[in-house]
Amino acid sequence: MAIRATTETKLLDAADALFFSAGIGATPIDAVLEKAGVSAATLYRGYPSKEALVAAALERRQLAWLDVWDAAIERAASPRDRVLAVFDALESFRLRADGARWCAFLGSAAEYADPPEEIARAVARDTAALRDRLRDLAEPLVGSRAAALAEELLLIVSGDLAMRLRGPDSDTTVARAIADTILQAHERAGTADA
Amino acid sequence: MAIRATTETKLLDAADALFFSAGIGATPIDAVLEKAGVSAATLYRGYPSKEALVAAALERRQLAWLDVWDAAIERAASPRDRVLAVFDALESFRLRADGARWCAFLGSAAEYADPPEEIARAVARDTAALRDRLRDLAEPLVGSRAAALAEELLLIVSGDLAMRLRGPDSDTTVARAIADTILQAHERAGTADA
DNA sequence: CGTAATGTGAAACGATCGTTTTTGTTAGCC
DNA sequence: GGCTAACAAAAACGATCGTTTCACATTACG
Repeated sequence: MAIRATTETKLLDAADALFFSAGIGATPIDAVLEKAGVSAATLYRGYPSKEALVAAALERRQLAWLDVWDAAIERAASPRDRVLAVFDALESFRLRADGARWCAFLGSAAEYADPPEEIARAVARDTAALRDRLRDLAEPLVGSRAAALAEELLLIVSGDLAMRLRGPDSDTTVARAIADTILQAHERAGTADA
Repeated sequence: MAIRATTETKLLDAADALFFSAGIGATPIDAVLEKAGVSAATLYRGYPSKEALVAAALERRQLAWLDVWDAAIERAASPRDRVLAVFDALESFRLRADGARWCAFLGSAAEYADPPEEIARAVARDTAALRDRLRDLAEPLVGSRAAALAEELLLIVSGDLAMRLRGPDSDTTVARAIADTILQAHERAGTADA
């Protein structure tokens, strides 16, 4: 009454590649099935609906994203570079060449006027993870201003992702420049407090 | 062989309200027709397809947006406030309570994997208008750094819009704070050049 | 080895959608 | 006031999509 791990992987691979590059609504379930080499009967034994498959693909994608982010953080030398590592992770995650156009989570939120519970939770978890980790990374650097700085960085990250919709020629240099400037400002203001 | 101005207005009003709040793909053409009180035959005498109606609604919406932005610029006293007037315009435009969830142009770009020509052009025009006007407004303030500043402001504006997908409780205060900081930085750097 | 779970393949379902067509009615205009 | 362009109402079209079903093949495993 369940599904095999290997076929689940094939399904999630195909779902990830198609849903988050061509779009969820623009991708028929048959396209996922064909790319995965899985029959429809098997898919619907493992997942109750297309939306459930989307939610599962989102959850797996967030784990992958957090792994990439963790690796970028470990590569950073200073507390300051650990905050800025989010942009290294953005670039690494994009260069996996999986064809995703901008952001799977923001894209899912954009496609559903009021999303099914499972998808809404996945998007909310992505936002919460971004916010919380940015705050934790900012805390050693700017202390009590960490929450405010994290909120600004979250907007910058979202802006970098949204800019990918405006043209293909975009990297993280602009976002990095903004983040660098506001980091300096918060550092100055932080030491002025003491 | 054409369409009456009053019925075109009714169509565009309905299209704007439905496409940019519920989403284009999620809005059947019948919903637009019902809300507009217009028959299908009339719509397809004026527009060759649904996508053409979307493009027309986008074009009209950009004119409205530029008007709101112009008004906000005129309300500003200093060159600096004229740059920051984008965020006043963003808030004014949102408070028209037309139900738009985030951004009609980014939303349209997100819904189509490769958009029909007319829609792609409308989105590109929105981006170009934002970039060019921000640069023109920044020029009196930071001179040769105007293009770089405009690119950063464009990302911040896009980030503010994208943040509306992450939760309903968002205004322009965070975006304003970031913009204020990077404005100070560019102003300092600008005077240091001379 | 045999059996039960898991898989394929293909067909069919009901529903929805964009678009066209037809017939008749309304509203603008000289 | 009458002619004509614009419109409503409704039905029908072909296509597409998510999902289910059924008959049969395959894989894992005690």
